[in-house]
Amino acid sequence: MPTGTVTPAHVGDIVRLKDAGLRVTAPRLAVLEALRALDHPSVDAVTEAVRERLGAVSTQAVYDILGAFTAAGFVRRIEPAGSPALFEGRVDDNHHHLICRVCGSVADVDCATGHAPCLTPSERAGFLVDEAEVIYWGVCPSCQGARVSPEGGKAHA
Amino acid sequence: MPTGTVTPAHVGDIVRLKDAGLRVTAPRLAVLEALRALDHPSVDAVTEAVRERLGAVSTQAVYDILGAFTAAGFVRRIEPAGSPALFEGRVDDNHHHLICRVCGSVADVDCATGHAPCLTPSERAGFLVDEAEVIYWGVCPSCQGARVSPEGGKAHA
DNA sequence: CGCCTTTTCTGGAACGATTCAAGAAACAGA
DNA sequence: TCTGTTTCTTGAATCGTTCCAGAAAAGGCG
Repeated sequence: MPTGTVTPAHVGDIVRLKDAGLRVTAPRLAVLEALRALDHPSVDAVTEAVRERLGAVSTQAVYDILGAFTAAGFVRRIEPAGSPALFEGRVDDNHHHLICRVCGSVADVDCATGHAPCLTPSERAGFLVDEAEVIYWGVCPSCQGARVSPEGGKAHA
Repeated sequence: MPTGTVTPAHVGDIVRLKDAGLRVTAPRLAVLEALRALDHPSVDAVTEAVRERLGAVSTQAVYDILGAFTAAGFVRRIEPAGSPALFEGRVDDNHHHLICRVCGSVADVDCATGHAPCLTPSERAGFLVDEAEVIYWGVCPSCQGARVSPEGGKAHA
């Protein structure tokens, strides 16, 4: 492995970071890369991916980076009940999630009517609502076949 | 009022517990009482209320009781992002929640069309959906007046 | 190209919420 | 009342996340 040289790294990522006023660092590029490769990853999953690429990176750094990215609007953090926080790169498009009760896998669902019929609760009790978060709980295709066996056939690493 | 005599306690609660095959104990009755009195309480809030009534009760007992009640269908547990689990006594009626981003207060909202228009995601990706959980994030009446956003409302979501 | 300020990363402790485990106590049926 | 379970107590453990202080990079500037 060539020293200090960062692997491929999309030029777009660098621009993106700079535009957001964030410094360009190897860990950050690796996190962006990981977010592109993984599907709704947890901090842990991102950390693992980043380490595979760069070697040693502190857990804290990944938390910091994901925090900064969330603040910058690069990623969205979702926190399903009973699960650690998950991150997704798709922002700016109003979509919701389907979550499997058995294996925890997450799938995106575009908001049916684009305008979110849900966004307008019948009575809003005086609240100033700015977001409607919808989670559809169910069982994913692969877990349906395996019935309620806790082990099932999870193909996830 | 010292000796082992439990305070009032609704007869209905006792029946309810028995019907569910649960033993009738002071802590359990106190938790039922607390759930009736409090609005979307956390484990902590329930514990506090229970202790006010009975004196010493272990935190673990409250967790156990709430766990048993959840399993029995007496209560529903909701877990808003960034908040400890909250419990509510209203079950069997399909309603959602309005949560204040500032103070965390929770308000119930009946599902607009009774039958949850949300319950049917556009494409369900093969999932077997059994529940649609909707959380409307916003700012409650009292926090609006307080001082959150000097201007009207927050532009982007 | 080096200097300097600022941001970022490291390492380790601290924390809140929740769970696990083992034994003592209380409930309910015979 | 006796007995087998369920439930409660105590105390430690775990998980995910955050807080800290200091060391290490990044980038703008002469």
